[in-house]
Amino acid sequence: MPRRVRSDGEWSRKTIVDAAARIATVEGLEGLSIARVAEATGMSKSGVFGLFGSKQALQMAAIDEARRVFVDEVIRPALDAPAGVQRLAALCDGFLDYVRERVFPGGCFFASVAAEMGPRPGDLRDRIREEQKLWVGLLAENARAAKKADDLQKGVEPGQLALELSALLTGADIAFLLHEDPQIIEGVRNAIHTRLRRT
Amino acid sequence: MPRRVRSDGEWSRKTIVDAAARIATVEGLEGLSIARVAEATGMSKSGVFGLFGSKQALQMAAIDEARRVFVDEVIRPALDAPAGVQRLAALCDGFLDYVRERVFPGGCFFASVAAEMGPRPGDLRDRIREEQKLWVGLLAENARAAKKADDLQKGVEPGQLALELSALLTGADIAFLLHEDPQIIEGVRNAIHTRLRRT
DNA sequence: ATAGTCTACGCACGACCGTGCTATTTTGTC
DNA sequence: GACAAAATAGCACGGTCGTGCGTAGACTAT
Repeated sequence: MPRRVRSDGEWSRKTIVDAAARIATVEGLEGLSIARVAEATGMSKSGVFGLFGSKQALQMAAIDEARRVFVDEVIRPALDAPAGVQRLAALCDGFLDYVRERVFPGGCFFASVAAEMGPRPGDLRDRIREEQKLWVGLLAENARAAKKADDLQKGVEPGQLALELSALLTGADIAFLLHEDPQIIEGVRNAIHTRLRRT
Repeated sequence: MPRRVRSDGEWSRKTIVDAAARIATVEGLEGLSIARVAEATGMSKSGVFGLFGSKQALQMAAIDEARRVFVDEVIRPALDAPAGVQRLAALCDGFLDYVRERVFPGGCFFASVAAEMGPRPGDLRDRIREEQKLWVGLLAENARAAKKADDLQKGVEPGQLALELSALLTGADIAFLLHEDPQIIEGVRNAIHTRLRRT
């Protein structure tokens, strides 16, 4: 029984998942309702449900999509910069731009759902946790490269720096969304650049 | 079943609001349901509803209670330290302890709801916004005092420092809840202390 | 003692939710 | 062109939600 996937279905899936990721940053991953997604895509509730089989599957698919967007918008562009401090700066700048430009209406998808799912055990939280680990790992990796190249202030531990940057970025995202003030983004950008200067 | 009547309205209100604040840090301010609060307090749904009149009034009351707790647990103890760097450090340490000790099961109430309500306009967001302004203002005020006493590294702008600290603390809260790793708290504590040293 | 307010409950309504079940149409494969 | 499977819609179910309504006990003021 070849379980083949049809192209029209594939297009619908993409449309749905795109809307779902956007909605989730505003309504939350839990508040993401199938009816809401159906309305946003012009499909029927059953249509949306049938393509994913369960709400959790849709939520997981939304995370997949958000990850794709994050890689496209933040990570991939930063790979143009050489590993180390410069890439570190490019990653942080890319993140702040991606929040500021409202790639998702509710700011960073992962900051949003991390805050929501943090205290709620389950598969969704585990998934977000892994994604976050990859992100901090990427920062730490470049912090290590920067240290090896002696591009950091002395006494700065790479893992510590990665944690610090990640916390600053998450905090910037949340404060920016609450106050709708771009100066918050620019203030944190400034703080990060200062932190990444050697002197 | 004995119908407990007129036990004391004020006591009931307090019990309800206390439960509501705790629940909101886990389920979210929107996910906070009257039924859930009723179950947690052993009251009937109508009992809870009647005491507050609307869901939003209950949510506002939960914010009031959270503020009370925050002042008690974080701000008041820090007032023992002299204004300036020391109080700044005491405020940050107090915050990190309050998160780590799980005064609320879902970490910092205001970080939680700021992340949730950030992209959702309305009275609740406005309220959270004001509370957050007071907190950052308190940090800024002490940063100014610290600068005046020449207790900061030169070139550090008080407002900028306050924003930075606030972002770090929020980020620490969220990361800690997601990973359940106290080292995250201690790492950020360390970063903050380093930032507050003059040399 | 009586009236009136506050507390607390049971009940029911309409809205929305996730999810099955059953058609009908569309598509890709032989 | 036949046929199976996928895609999508319609509908109904049980559940939860916020909220009104009616009621009854308990405290307060007269």
